[in-house]
Amino acid sequence: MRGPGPEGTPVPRQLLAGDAASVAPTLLNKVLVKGDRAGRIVEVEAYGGAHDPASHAYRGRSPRNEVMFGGPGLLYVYFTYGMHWCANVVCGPVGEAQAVLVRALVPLTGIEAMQADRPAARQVRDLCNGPAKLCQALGIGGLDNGVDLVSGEGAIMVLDDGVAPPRRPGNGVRIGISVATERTMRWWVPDEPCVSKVSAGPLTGT
DNA sequence: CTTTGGATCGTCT
DNA sequence: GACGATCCAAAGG
Repeated sequence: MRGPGPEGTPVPRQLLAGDAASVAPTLLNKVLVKGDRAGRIVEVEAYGGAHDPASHAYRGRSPRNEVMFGGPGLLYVYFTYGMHWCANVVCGPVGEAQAVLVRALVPLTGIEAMQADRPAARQVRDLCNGPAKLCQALGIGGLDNGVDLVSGEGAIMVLDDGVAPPRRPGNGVRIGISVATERTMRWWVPDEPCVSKVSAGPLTGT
């Protein structure tokens, strides 16, 4: 007996073995699940390890970014701004620290539980429309750092439920960084209300 | 509707 | 000691 979560199969680990910039748009419309809570991924950013000044791994290995080097399919969770958690899908070969930041979800299941954990969200569309918001909504935190997302056994998974990525995703610069700002490594599902507000800017119109 | 600034602490310099 | 892959409430138009 499965729980009330969506049907689907874990994303094959091999699909995550490429560079973050190649993998990121293919994760659009996949489903991130934790327990009974799930949402469809509609906005992502790629971080390119040692070759990307905006990556946490740019200056090499540290206790904080250790999981980024652990190979495709792991979950890298980090704490920032003194109060927020954010979640990444580690990709690339072992040792390269490629990672895809999950920036927004469309809530699918467990919406009541999400609302209980995010009283500040007044609309369902506000539950998961930001990288720290979705972690709060799904209950993802530091204890989840390093878990395997695609073994099919874990509490947190990335599933393919048969919905293909958009043929022509939105694409633009990353949010909240102060270096490497010229790289357009953010992708989103066009015309999707749950994409984070800051990124619903100029480039969405096409 | 938009803009602004406060919260808050782990991490690395 | 400074800053950050953010969020939210409050104030102003």
